[in-house]
Amino acid sequence: MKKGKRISDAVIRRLPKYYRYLGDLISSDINRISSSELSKLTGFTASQIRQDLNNFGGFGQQGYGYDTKRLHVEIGKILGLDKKYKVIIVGAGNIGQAIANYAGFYEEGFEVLALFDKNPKLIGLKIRDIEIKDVDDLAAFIKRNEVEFGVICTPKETSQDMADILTENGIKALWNFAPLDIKVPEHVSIEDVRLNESLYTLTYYYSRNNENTEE
Amino acid sequence: MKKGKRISDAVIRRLPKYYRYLGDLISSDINRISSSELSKLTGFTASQIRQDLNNFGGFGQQGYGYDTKRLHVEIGKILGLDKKYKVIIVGAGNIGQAIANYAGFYEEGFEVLALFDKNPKLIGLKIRDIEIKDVDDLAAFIKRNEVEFGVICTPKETSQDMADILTENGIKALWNFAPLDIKVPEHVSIEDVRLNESLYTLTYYYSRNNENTEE
DNA sequence: CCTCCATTATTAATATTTTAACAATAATTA
DNA sequence: TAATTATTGTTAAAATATTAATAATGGAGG
Repeated sequence: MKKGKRISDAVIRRLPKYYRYLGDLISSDINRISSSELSKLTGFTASQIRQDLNNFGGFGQQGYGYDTKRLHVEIGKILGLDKKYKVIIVGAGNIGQAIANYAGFYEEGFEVLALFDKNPKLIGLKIRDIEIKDVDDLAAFIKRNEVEFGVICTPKETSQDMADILTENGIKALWNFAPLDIKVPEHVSIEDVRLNESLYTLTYYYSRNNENTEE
Repeated sequence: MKKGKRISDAVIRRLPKYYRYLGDLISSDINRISSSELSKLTGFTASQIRQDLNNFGGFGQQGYGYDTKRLHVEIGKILGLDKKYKVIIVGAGNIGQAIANYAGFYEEGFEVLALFDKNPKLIGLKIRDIEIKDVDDLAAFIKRNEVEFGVICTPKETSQDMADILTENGIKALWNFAPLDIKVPEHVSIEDVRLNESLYTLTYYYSRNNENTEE
């Protein structure tokens, strides 16, 4: 990466889309793409794509374009997808189970070591060979296994407490599905999946599009 | 809303957070809040909050602040949450079931009429009294029930086809969980939930925070 | 091996978004 | 009821992000 320059969050959030389309292109045995072709696929402007990629150094070649395989690898590195992650999921309800079941998760190097729940009916069950354990064993398990990634799928009320246990025991990244703003120490990264906010955005646009046509 | 002025997507995506905190405040019997107090809660600046709200007309009062109940109602209206929506979910896998099970969905006026799947093992089962139906009956069901909202929880490969069936039969809003860019007619609203992109954003920030401290 | 072409990398211009400043005004207090 | 205070609504300034323009350069073709 070019030294010193801060990369904006907007740029980072476009990278996964490039990464996905590059994967698709590679699967189709296409090994070269220009920014304008990638623009057609992604919907971002060619100019923006070139600028985004240039934040991290020149991956393209003038007069030629970008090598899909190389660019895929490079963006993967930028996003940290060249590493393996040990993950635990807290809350083995629907969302927690869905995440545990999601195959793509494993393919990209995320290894779910365990799910945790407080419901005795769930404890002991297995999802895809992953055991649901008692939430009381959470702290010890994280320490023993040096887990670095946690997924919060608990109800709103208990999520902050769960997050505290996770971060106090060394977890450095939280993927939060609970609808609240979790407070974490400065060195911990957190990313929220806000399903409600996404849904309400949809209802807004839907309502606006259909303002005059409703019964 | 003030006439003519276009509201940016960024503004819209902040509204649900205001809405959530206002709900919390009302639950705590707090019926008045200033933009600076709301700033502390949400993390947005007071100035931004005032500007956001002013896009839709002045809901506050100088020297006083905002009435939490009124503002909650008004934002709800803007987001279209004052209406009921008939919803179907296509794909009754983990995510589809998780959405169907999510109680908050019903509280805000979303009524899930049915789930659809092509897996004979799932067809006929019920999630929360909602039947999983054969995907072959999709088109007829949408027309008969005048469904307006569709949730796509199918695998990447079939999602575009499912979306086509939905929009051809009158569905005007799609909430898409499949990791691809679905093409829809212009009058149809679509909102994507991109779990992969969210996760990769997290790995990016995590990696950057821990660049120098890894084994 | 030279020329031309395509396409990037980079700089400049534009547009958008955010933040700050302040004037207007309702509520509170004396 | 007048003065004071708090806080909005609104305008202006600053910061950021996007788009456009162009100079640089490697590759393909003759």
